[in-house]
Amino acid sequence: MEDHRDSERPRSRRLPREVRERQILDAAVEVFAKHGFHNASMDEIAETASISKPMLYAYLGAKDALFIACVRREAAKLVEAIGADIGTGLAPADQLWHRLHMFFEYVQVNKAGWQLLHRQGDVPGEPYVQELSEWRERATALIAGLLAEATTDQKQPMQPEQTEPFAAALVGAGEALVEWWFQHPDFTAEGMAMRLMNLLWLGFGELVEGRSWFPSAKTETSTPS
Amino acid sequence: MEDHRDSERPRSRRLPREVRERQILDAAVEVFAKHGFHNASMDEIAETASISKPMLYAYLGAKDALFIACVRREAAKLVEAIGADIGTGLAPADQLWHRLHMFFEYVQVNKAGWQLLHRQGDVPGEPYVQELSEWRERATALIAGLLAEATTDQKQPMQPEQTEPFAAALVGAGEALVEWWFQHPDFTAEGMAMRLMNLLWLGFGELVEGRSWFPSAKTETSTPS
DNA sequence: TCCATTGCCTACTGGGGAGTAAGACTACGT
DNA sequence: ACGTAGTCTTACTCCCCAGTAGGCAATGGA
Repeated sequence: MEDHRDSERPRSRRLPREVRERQILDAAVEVFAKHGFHNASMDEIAETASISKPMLYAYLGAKDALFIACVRREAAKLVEAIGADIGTGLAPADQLWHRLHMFFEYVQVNKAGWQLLHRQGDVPGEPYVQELSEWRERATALIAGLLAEATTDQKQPMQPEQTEPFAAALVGAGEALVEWWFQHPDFTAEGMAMRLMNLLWLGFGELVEGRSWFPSAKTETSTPS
Repeated sequence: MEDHRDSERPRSRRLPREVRERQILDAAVEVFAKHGFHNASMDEIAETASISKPMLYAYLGAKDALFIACVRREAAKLVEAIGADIGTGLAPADQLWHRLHMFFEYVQVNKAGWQLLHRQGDVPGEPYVQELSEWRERATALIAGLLAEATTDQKQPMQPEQTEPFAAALVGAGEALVEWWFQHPDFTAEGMAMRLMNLLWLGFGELVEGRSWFPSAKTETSTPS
């Protein structure tokens, strides 16, 4: 039997299924992140994964299924990163700080995965929107929990109607800050987390202590006509 | 819908170009908002506008161009709403409050237009992303200006490196809040504006006065094991 | 050595939807 | 009446790309 090894295999051939699947997912995440779901073509994903198209379908199924698989994997990584079990007994503020820090570090290390989760259109009717909104909900719930916990000692613990929108806003602010960060990369993850922490926690602290902003009396807010 | 009452108009026919163009834009905004750019079909837009496809192309051009025209129109409305000239001499805080209020009212009244501007994927390489990011930049700049103005009296006026990310975060928080609002419609625009104002302005006020949050010393941010 | 299993490929089909050709209908001026 | 300018339509073409049919090749057990 001639071992015709002219050179190293130009294309890694005949790998066990498990390895291939990881390769494919890596390639898919990359391509989906670069072009978005719609503009990403299965051909390009196949080529990036150094594999032929039928393999794609044999292993991960149709485009929707493949995308969902990507989202699940990346979302799991993200949620694990920001939801990891930290040493018990940390004050909510410190926990939030820690998790924000983890978040920005995750994004920095895993840029493609982040863009996959963030830059898709939120159009209802798509098969994958459910999957996409899930991580956001989980993150929001996590933060809402922290906010509620932070006020359990107070006379008036915050109700979900208070913490939920606050948490949602915080998540949105975080996403927007990441986008800004991409255009100003000269900051550390810690610095970004610090920014977000300052923007929100200070106001939160004030709120908890009963202070709140209100419009000055004369500039009326009623319908201006 | 097919009220064939054999009376005058089975279908509004032969309208002057100007009127048709508005009809088409209205239909396009609706359809793009509902399905997103990619899943919206020119056929559906044509049908919604009660017109045939070639008219679409004759009047507004290709799909990209049509979408951009929609974005321009809706973005102009939005920017005009939040950037409108208010009575002079208002304090920055009151201005911000006013504009946030206008913003939430705009979204409430003009839901389709808002979704058009917000729910598309931000994938680089698309012909329309430039157009889409523009309104965000304008809004951010507007707010950044307010923040800067609010601190001109202070010993240390805030620099763009401070105000910009803050403004970007605020815009992101606003977008996220709107999304939350859509799922909890039992709040007024004023209430939502109030929420956002409280979340951010209080923290901002604290920051300006030199207070800032910092992690408690001992709980280190290194590996938590 | 030969078969079976499983990884893997080239080369196709089919459909959806963007964009168009070519002509019909209406209104108005002369 | 008759042209002509501008509105409007039916009925296509064509391309891109998701998804597939059917066959080749390597490994491993007998």
